[in-house]
Amino acid sequence: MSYTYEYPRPSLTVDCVVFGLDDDDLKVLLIQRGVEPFEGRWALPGGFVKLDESLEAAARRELEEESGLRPGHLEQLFTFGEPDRDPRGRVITVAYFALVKLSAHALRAATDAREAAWFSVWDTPKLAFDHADILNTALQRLKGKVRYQPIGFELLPPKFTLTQLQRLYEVVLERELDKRNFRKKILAMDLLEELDEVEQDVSHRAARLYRFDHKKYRQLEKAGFNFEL
Amino acid sequence: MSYTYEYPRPSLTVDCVVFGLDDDDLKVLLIQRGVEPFEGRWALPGGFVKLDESLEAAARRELEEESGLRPGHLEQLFTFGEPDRDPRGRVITVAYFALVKLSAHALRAATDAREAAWFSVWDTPKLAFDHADILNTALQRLKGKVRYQPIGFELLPPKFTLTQLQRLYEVVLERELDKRNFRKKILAMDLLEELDEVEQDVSHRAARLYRFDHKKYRQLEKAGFNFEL
DNA sequence: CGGCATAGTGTCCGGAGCACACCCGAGTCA
DNA sequence: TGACTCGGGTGTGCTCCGGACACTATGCCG
Repeated sequence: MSYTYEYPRPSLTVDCVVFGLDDDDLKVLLIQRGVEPFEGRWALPGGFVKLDESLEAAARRELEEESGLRPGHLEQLFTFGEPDRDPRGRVITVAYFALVKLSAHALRAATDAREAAWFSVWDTPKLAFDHADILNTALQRLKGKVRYQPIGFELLPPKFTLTQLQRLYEVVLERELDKRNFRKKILAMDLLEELDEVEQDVSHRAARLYRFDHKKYRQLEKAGFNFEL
Repeated sequence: MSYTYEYPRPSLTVDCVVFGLDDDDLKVLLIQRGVEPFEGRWALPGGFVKLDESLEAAARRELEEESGLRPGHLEQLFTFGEPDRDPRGRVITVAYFALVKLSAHALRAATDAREAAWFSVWDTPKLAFDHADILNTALQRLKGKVRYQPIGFELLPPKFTLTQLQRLYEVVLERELDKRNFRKKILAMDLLEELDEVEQDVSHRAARLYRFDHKKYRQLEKAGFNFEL
């Protein structure tokens, strides 16, 4: 089967920058390429868009196929389309930006036997194509967005301690925060549900667990409330 | 000439949302379509991307061709790619967001005789394709961005009064601002050069003119300064 | 020269942000 | 069993910023 057009057309792909949080380290999901070009190199998960699926659906599908992950947050990041970004010809890629709860998902082996793995975002191998640019753009977006939208919670398990939450912000923003001020501020927003549970299996005083109240956030948001760390 | 591929490919276009400021009204540039589909309807300026030009170059080229405008600010907005957004088939469009100094540019007749005109963003005719969505997205972006990046100046003439600047923010943000607080804040940033000139041809006390100091802004920006209205 | 239209200017108050240090509770180990 | 260790958890005071607020100045016009 082949397809013929009057004018030349580019290929269209989606690529996903998937972030996960592992204790004090921010991770990104990479896939080892099994085919040329850049065979053997690590790259962002992604692939070609089918002509009858939306861009976002394509991103979800590719991510599921290559890693088994279903992100808690997914949004369009940026479209990269420099003429020479792919040696095979003109390939436009719509990059997506995703957050997953690393704790909840084991990586499934990719269907096509390529390897998927988590890397620290501060220490990735050399990436295929312009994926380093894409990763960088995604990091900037995460840094900017985490402060005025409560998307950070998508990186944590459903029940978390305030210290975990603070660490998350410290890792993403790359700076230390004052414990008391952080707690004061985040609790004042009244978006966290205080649970009657504490951490388990720690060799010191156990911390109280909290849960993010999505419903309340949506209500407040409608009423004009602005999340801001 | 025709082009044949092993897999089907989408068409790729760029569309530009160009904003201009006309006194107290925010305007958007629209083009009347001369061909099907949506012949006669108003639409955003845009067109097909050539395979050897970057996306941004395509946006600039189309804008120049269809209106003669060269925007002072141009950035990628979002990529729209729903499968059914164009009746001709799968067409992905990368939308750009541009600001021009309305005062400085006369609209040139479009090369292909279609008409170009400015419309109030609050009162546009029914638009072709999903261009209403795109316009909406651009408006949100403008609203959000104008507060933490000094891009608003691209809408004003090079020399402007503080009242003009304030009006700009009021129009974009859709709320009134306090004159004294506004002046205090904007002048405290030390980004405006106070000129030894005043408005001309006004039938009341003439206001002093200012100029935005791009060089100083870049310096401060490097030093970690954050513009914030 | 009086009227009008816009320019231009300073103070006060309350709330938010930030810096800062000590006791608590649970487990561990000698 | 008691002392130690390790993070958990808490309140105050100061400063600075943001927001409310109203009058005088200047230039044109009739």
